Amino acid sequence: MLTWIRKHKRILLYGSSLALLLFLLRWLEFRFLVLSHAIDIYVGAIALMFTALGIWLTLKLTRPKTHTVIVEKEVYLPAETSSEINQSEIEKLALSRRELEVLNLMAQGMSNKEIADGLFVSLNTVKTHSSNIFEKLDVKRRTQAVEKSKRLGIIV
Amino acid sequence: MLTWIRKHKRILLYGSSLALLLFLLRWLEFRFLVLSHAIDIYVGAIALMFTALGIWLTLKLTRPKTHTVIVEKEVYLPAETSSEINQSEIEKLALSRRELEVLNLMAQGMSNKEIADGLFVSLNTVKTHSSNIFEKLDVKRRTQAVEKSKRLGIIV
DNA sequence: CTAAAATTCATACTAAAGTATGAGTGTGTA
DNA sequence: TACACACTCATACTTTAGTATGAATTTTAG
Repeated sequence: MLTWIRKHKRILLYGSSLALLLFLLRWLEFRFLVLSHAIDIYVGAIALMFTALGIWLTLKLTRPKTHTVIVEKEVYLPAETSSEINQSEIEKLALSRRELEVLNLMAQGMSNKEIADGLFVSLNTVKTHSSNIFEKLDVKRRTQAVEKSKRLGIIV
Repeated sequence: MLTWIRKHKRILLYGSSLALLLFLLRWLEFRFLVLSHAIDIYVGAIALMFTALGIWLTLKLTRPKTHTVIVEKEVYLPAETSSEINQSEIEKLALSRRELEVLNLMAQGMSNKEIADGLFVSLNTVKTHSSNIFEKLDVKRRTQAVEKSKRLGIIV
């Protein structure tokens, strides 16, 4: 019994506080309403109590703002695949030679214009290759393409 | 005394708002009390208003409670590459905490819009951070930023 | 407390990236 | 030889990225 009380003392405390509050309200109502012009005090008390109630409610009931921390769990790739280029993955994705060239230059951080100049083709050609690469890799942007292809070991 | 006032000017502001509210209440009091037996409604309104006030005050004046959620994300690493983050390099480049966050999300291949949504800030803010990152890293594009920061060991 | 740094955001641009579609040209192979 | 396939390129368009500038707040550090 004593342990139960100790265990739930917080609940008991809140419960009895609420009861006390209600009792106080009742008392105040009778006490002040018999006096003329005491309504202000009564209302003031009400205001105070319910302000406190609002504060208490908010503190108790607001959900804590969740802060997501991404912990990076290191997963080491098998030693053979780490440094080598994954040829089978390239074939699986059906990436052509030219597309791989463009992909590698992309990974160096080059713009489409720079890639075009480097490969002596037009900007439009590079854009076409890029679009085909993104479709084959199932990504939306060049940054994703670089990230994914590095992860898959397609490029160094 | 003066310093106290300056220090708690916000509280004083809220205090005067409260005074204004009380004045309003006084007005309401006369409005309602001309009607007979309207006291209950009046008191109810008071209770509601001040509960709301309490909630508002608490939300305004307390720091948001944070609840940290740890999410594990698998990071594939080449076996031989050192997985440590080069802290001294970060300091040398004077990259702020937020800029590092943006940089990391960039490296995941996320668009500015996605980063903005992820960090609960506007697109313009992400663009500002991006520009600052590029300037500090002395690069022109996000792909270069990712490549260089990975090479320098700033990000994983 | 105060100054500096960091964070946020807006507006108004320009530049680059990406999409969709169609088409011409070689090239290796069935 | 025919034909799929890779490579090339154009036009026209939409979307995203990036720059420049100014400013309001908030945090941080001395």
